[in-house]
Amino acid sequence: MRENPKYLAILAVVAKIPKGNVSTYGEIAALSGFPRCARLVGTALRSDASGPDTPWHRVVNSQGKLSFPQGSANHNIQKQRLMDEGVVFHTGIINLKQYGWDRDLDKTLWS
DNA sequence: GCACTGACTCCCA
DNA sequence: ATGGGAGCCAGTG
Repeated sequence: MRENPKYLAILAVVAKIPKGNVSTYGEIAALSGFPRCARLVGTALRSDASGPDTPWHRVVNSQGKLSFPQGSANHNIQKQRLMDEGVVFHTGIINLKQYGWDRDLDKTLWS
């Protein structure tokens, strides 16, 4: 597990998320080659490598919310880091239309 | 080896 | 718009 290629693929995708942007579990799963396996993404980030260079905080659920209950340590860390990168929380929710990582948008704005 | 759980998502009522 | 249920893959007991 620790060095599971599936996880590496997922982590690799997560690492590709541009700073200041966020992506969803489903998106990550699809991009890493596992459509509909959103849970794997979560598991990968939780148990696996998710080392210091894995920006797991840029991964939120499809509703643009953090996957941790408000008040939990992880929630705070994630929120803090995202705000650090310029992501704005609107009543605890991120506007995916604006910050969601869209590959086309990425091409246009970040290339 | 079976069954439950989980950092999720989608579809239907 | 909101809530409930099923689907998915791996990890863990």
